[in-house]
Amino acid sequence: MTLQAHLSMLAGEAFAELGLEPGFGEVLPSQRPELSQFQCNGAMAAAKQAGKPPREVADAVASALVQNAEIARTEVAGPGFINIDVTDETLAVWAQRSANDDHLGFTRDGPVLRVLIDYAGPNVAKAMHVGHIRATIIGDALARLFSFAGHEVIRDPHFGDWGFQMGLLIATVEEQGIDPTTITLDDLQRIYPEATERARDDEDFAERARVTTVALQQGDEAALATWRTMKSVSEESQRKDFAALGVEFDLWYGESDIADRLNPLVDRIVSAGVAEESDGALVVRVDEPDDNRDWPPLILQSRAGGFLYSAFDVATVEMRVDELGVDLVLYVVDRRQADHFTQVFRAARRAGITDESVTLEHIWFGTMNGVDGKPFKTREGGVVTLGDLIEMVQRAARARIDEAQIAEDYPEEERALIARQVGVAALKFGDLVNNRSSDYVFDIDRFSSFEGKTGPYLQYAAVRIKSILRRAAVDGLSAGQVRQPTVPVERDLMLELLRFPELVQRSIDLRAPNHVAEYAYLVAGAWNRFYDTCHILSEPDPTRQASWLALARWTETTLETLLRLLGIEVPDRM
RNA sequence: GCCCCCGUAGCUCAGGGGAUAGAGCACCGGCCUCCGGAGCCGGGUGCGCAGGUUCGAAUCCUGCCGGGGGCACCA
Repeated sequence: MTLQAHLSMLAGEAFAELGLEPGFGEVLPSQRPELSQFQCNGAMAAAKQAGKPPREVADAVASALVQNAEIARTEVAGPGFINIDVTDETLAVWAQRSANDDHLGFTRDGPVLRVLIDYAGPNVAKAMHVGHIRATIIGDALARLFSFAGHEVIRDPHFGDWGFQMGLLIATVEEQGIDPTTITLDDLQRIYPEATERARDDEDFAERARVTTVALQQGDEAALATWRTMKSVSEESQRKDFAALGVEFDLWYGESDIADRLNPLVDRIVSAGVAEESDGALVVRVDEPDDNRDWPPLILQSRAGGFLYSAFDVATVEMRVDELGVDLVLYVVDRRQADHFTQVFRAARRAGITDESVTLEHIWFGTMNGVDGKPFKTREGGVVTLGDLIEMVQRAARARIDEAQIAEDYPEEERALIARQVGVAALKFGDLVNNRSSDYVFDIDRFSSFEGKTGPYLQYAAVRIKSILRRAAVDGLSAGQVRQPTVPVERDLMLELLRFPELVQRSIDLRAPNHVAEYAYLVAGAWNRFYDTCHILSEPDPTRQASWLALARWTETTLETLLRLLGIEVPDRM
């Protein structure tokens, strides 16, 4: 239970006393902090049901509420807003409870879910590029959020390694007489676009690639040998990028890992009468009665007999249900695949692979565009790889550290570590602070800016708190309990920190890490204002000083926890 | 043609049906005898247009305008 939820309960009881629904009692943080700490808007909504003017309802609720010893003051304003302040004693009680809690006051409501998060989605034969960063970072943050809430999280990168592109590559390698064992990632990055281009107007070549795809999928040993090399050189590069970002996975599966399921799955779907032939391909129709449009069918198998990614995705759902026992699957994949996932989810349901106990969700996000509004490219028209991008921001971070006087005497190793942590923070926060549904403009300057609303600003706030706590320890000072606030900035900070559970829950419910990112910025701002006004180490009153140290520790834990949920680490100093 | 998403301050973006719509950047001006200035404080006639629902709409619904994306053998 949070303070906000507790107040909602009290207000709900007051509404119930009047014979109204308790739901009207929902209490929110005030939108006008200069007027009150909390507000309840239910009286206006309840007026019709009550058959009374809204202010009359509000007055009754406000008078009932203020009887409670935890509430210092209520006031009815405007058309019927109920403004609420709690007492400082109450604030101290709730602050202590949250500050000393492992999860900072957060409790999961509802059962533990087995959640699989499918994100990043790198392809064989391609280095990851800037377009992969959103999927990777958002998916990672969602995994951390669900895990924090106590769910069983399975993180799966779901490599694209079993489709037609493999046939294109293998056919080209065979044709050009390249020794498969010597293939490098650069070779693949050169061959891939060329082969894709060529297949567009060279029908013979395209057909050969299709045949090669079928051969691979049916277990042809030569094709498999080439495939293994290509896969391993790609993975090497991808592992490096994931390591640089601090992103990890529980599984390391790709499309090929469900290869054995494809034939039996198709047989079963066919015999269940769910699949049919259409233009030589084997398809599943996914139309539903309430549709306002026609849906193209989901293609299981091409004319040539090869399996397509739709089939991989359906078979992967089956594997995740059968072997992994998932309750919820989040596909963190960009918006352009919205129709594809609708088809897959419907087909899985029609084929009896999922029932209502399994939820499949496409967590889509917008495109990262260049300043011209088109998908981001370099000035030369090339694609920026993820590795390049990480290197750029870390170089900028390194330059900043080299300028900082305080870091002058840090050992080289530590400076390098800080540069990595700060660079990654800038990158991740700069992305996660955006609502995932918007497209946004990729601007390298924004990712290498460390002032204002940025990851490094948040790290810096936490680092300064750590510094104070270190110095306090050296001086033999210890934190006590968080006590009643004595100045407004202190009260504001406490109120801000108490919102932690609500914002974490919101990010989970909406599958939207930007709420946590935004909140972290608010916490840092509230701390900075407190820090500017209240000088902890020179505070003469020992009780007050001990309380402030506890508040500092609570803030630091909150900030560090929020950043960790976003995949951002806080250095000890920077 | 059909379907989906997005239009908020000069720029980049937040915004949970609620009061006076916010932040960062940029620009201007303040704050160091004091815990780290990657900081703090102050400076703002902006929700694409038109209807509708509602006590109340940036938010929900309809239409239009503008931008982006997707429409079976690629992923």
